[in-house]
Amino acid sequence: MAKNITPRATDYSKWYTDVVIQAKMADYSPVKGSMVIRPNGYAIWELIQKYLDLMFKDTGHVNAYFPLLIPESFMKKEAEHVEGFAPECAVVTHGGGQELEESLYIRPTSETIIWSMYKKWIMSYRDLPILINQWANVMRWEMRTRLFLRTSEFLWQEGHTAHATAEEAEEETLKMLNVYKTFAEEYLAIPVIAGRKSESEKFAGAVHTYSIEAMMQDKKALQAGTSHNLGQNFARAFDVQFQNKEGGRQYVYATSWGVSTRLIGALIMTHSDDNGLVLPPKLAQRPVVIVPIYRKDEEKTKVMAYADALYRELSEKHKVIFDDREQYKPGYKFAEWELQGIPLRIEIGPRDVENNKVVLVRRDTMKKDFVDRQAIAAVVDETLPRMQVEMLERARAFQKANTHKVESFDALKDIISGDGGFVSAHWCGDAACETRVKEATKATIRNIPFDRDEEKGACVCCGKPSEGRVIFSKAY
RNA sequence: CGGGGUGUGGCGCAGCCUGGUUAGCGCACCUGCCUUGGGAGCAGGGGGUCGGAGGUUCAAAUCCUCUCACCCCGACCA
Repeated sequence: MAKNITPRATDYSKWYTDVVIQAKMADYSPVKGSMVIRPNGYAIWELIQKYLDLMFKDTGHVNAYFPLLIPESFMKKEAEHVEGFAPECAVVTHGGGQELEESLYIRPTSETIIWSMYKKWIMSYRDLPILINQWANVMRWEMRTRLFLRTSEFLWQEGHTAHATAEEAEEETLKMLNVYKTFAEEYLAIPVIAGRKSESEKFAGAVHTYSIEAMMQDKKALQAGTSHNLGQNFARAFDVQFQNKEGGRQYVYATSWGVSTRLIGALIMTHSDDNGLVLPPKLAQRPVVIVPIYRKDEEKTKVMAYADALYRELSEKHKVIFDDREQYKPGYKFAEWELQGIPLRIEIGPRDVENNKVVLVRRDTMKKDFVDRQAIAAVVDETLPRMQVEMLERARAFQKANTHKVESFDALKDIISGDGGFVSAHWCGDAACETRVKEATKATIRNIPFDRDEEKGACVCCGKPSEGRVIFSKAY
């Protein structure tokens, strides 16, 4: 049906790229691995920023901005962090036509530069907590890149907090993961599984890493957000101590948490179809488009007047596109707006003017309805939030239908190498078992869900006792 | 880094094997007419010297050498 888009069934990966390019969300840049985020894609990011920023502020955080360049020595202060990030960093060695005394790393994440500053700012328990977030770009020299999902440079937000106690840091870590979960579900309409990462999958330098994991339409997992309890690792590395009430000195506890433009990829891969992008209404900067249809001039006059009146009426509450371009026929316009994921389309032709109706088409279901002219504003007001909810429900049903409880290694293998999906299975906690599964199936433990049933069992891999089930899946 | 592939108007491709006049096609673009309820049609038009360098030859998009770039599949990652 849609030209230029490979159907999902033919090649999912190609489909994804086609949607991104055709819907004009992003384009390849002259530099390998980096991309241009075009207005259609950036509009989504702006909405993500807007809503998340409010949620951060509501939980007591403030925004700040730290520099792009980090002295090489900073990057080397935290042992695990160096090991985790150094190989994938871009490094500036020259400036002003001269070789620099000390190389500067382009931030892959900002823990080090931020903690070097926190050292200056934190003296006493009265200075705590520090709850700072920053919206920024970061760079990681990835081997293989994919639009939005993994590019060398990407946009994200990173929260970096400092606390007096371990308990408070843990509470913050979980609180922010929950903010991400709420945001993913209520705004992106993406159901996620919140849980703790296994030791091998945790962030370089963290004590615990928590994540939210989403299922894409090809049944692979996508890590949609992470929140790390960094313990005192960075405080030790940067010697950040404070004086407590009792007069003693102790190291500060840290957290960091982030989501990136990858969420746009998640949004596409969760909801879109073979006709292009499907946006949940809350993520559509312009959720309604009006397409006028006419033949003769007299029809045009009537239709345009009718459509224009409706445009004005709806514009009081919504950002509406009035597609009055003369050079395209209606069919072309339908296809174009579908490709771009506009949630609601209103078609107005001579017949509608005659009958005092309009045609309303939902992007997610593609269902067409004739709606009375008088009722349309109310119907739009009511349909947008309903779409939002139904899209989440649909995605949740899909995730549920493709999550399988298994009791044996063979069953796990069958599912992962067969139909795919999430496998909920017992795991003893041993990294060796995790590795064995990965080597046999390429699936990894996505996380250990918070809401798993308290159920004893036997590890699918080694048979030793397990405290509960974890989620295995192939991931992006 | 391993494997595969591709570089020819803006995009997608043909031509290359078997060198030979003005390098062709589809889409897009411009003008006009005609159309408009699912990506219209007709006519006219603008735009490329074939990724780059070197070589062979009377003659190179085509053959040879070198080189650069990008894409896809794997190992690593938000």
